[in-house]
Amino acid sequence: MPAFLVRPASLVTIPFIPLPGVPVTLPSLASSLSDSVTAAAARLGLSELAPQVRRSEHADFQADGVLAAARILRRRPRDVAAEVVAALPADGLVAAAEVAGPGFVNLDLTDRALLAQLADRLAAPRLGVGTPETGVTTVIDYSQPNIAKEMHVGHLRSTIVGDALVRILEHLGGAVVRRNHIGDWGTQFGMLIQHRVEHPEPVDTTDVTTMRRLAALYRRARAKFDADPGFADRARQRVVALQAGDPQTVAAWRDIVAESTRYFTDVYDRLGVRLTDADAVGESAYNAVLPDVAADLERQGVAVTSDGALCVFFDDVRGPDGEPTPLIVRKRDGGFGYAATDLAALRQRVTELRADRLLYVVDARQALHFRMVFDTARRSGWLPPTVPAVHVAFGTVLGPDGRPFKTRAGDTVRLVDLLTEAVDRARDVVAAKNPGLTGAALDERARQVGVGAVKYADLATSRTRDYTYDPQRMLALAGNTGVYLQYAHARIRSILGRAGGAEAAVDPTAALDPAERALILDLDTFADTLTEVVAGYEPHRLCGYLYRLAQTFTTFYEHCPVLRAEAPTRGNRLALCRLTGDTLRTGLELLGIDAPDQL
RNA sequence: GCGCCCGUAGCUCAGCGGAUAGAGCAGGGGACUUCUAAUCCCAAGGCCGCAGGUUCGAAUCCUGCCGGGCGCACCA
Repeated sequence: MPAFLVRPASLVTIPFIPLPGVPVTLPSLASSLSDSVTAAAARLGLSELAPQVRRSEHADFQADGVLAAARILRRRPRDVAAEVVAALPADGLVAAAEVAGPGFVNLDLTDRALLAQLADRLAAPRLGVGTPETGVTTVIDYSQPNIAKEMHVGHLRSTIVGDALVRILEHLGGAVVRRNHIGDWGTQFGMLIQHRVEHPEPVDTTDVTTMRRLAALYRRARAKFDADPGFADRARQRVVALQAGDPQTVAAWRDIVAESTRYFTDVYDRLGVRLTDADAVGESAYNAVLPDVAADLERQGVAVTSDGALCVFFDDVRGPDGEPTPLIVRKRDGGFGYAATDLAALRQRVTELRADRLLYVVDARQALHFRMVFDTARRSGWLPPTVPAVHVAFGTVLGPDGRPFKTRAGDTVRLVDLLTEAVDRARDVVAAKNPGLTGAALDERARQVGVGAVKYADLATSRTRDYTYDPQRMLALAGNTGVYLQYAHARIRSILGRAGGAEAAVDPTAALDPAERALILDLDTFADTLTEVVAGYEPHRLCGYLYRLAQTFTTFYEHCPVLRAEAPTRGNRLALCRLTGDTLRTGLELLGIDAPDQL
């Protein structure tokens, strides 16, 4: 069983001993408490009790599960809960434990335990976040733009969600292979190249304008293809020439691909996304192995010929007419479609890249396609049972009218335009709030804030649901936005800067303010949150966590002066600032959002 | 017809077996000689689409409806 499938079994209490250089997960207070309750249950012989410790409004934590256990034991829940409370180990962790309601166990921790945890987490490498992904190789497919087409807002989610997952998996010690499966092959290149041959144009130097012209060329070629049968014929011949490897045609195709790739790189740089040329493996890269993919499937009997096409059939996949709908590996005309390409890529990712896990960050509309591809790969043995393949689906972008966002020419919102507007708006706000900032420094800050806002807006909602493209929401700089987190972080850096040296010494004997308690409790769940994010490939949970943390910090900020406080409170509050600041910065980095020291 | 996703405050969304369902935005009222007011506080706002079922306990799990989006043979 791969390491990432093993759920941490917190049945045994293991003292946390950080080894130098070895990143270990610092057990959270919740997991320590869970151990305590389990120990109490064991002492009482209550094997039926599976405690679920979670945060509570009525106490620091509540332990659930007593009600279910009492039901099995046919005993009064409150009696069982009282016994558990009485049997809790006296380890200095729990300050107060009481039975509440029908049989809940409310648990309050001692200030000392909270402060000790704060000190441990500050001292631990990497904020106590371990590397559970060590030894696991993930191949993740995301972004997937098309050559000769501009990237629009529909590409944003795949690119940003994928980038965040890459960062998080790598942070947890995993090896991640990024694959940008670019659409660089197909019949549309025939008309594109033919049009260019018939109407040669000088190549511009700036990437974005080049791309804009290339996209316009695409539209003109398309129009001519539809209107002029003679041109359509020449375009079809051009496709044949391209596939046959005609040098002049291939050279033209390479030019178009190169222009587009430069443009993609430019967009990725603006976005601060870690995708490079090396990660771009276009569909054309698999051309040579497609015949073998087909032959292998056919030899194994997974694929059969139907209506002249090589098809894989599925018991439960049928069309509106009730007839089975196959995955078409090879078309009747002998050509290969994207199913063949995806299968070839999958096989290569497992066999050559040694993937332990395959992720595809792709629009939810491709769900059936991926089901068929994965099923085919399982049947053919290319995808072993030990390797999970997950379609990390996200909802469709809807237009301002609530209708699906159309990608018709002229109707798309260019990603570049969205980013430009975001940065422009951010520049206005930054300049107004911070008049001292000018020139390149202002531009950089505007970029960090503007792009951060767009990314956060896209990452913060759960990825499965459709979402409405709403520039006002994406570009907002107030409320639950990326800026709120950046602002909280900047305030913290400001305090730490004013404090000067390393005064963040924790004194565990001090008494805690409620706002300080709440902050320690929130800070403690960072590592657990990352585990949740990976379990469901859901970066929005990290957004939710960071927003909550920033809110809790702001409450602390309002109630608890740091620099004016006396020792030992001052040292403890500085420690809280430091840990909160580091957690916010690390969390934002994992989302791909910059956390400048000043706004 | 079958399949996938989604119905939670006026709007955009969290919460996905635990006690009285939470944010943000919009609208109403208030707080800047203070560690950054890009902030905070207060009030207001809800048959969690509907109906059954499972459970000590359901917005959360199951079934069936209703409503919306998407997909279902040679485009990707």
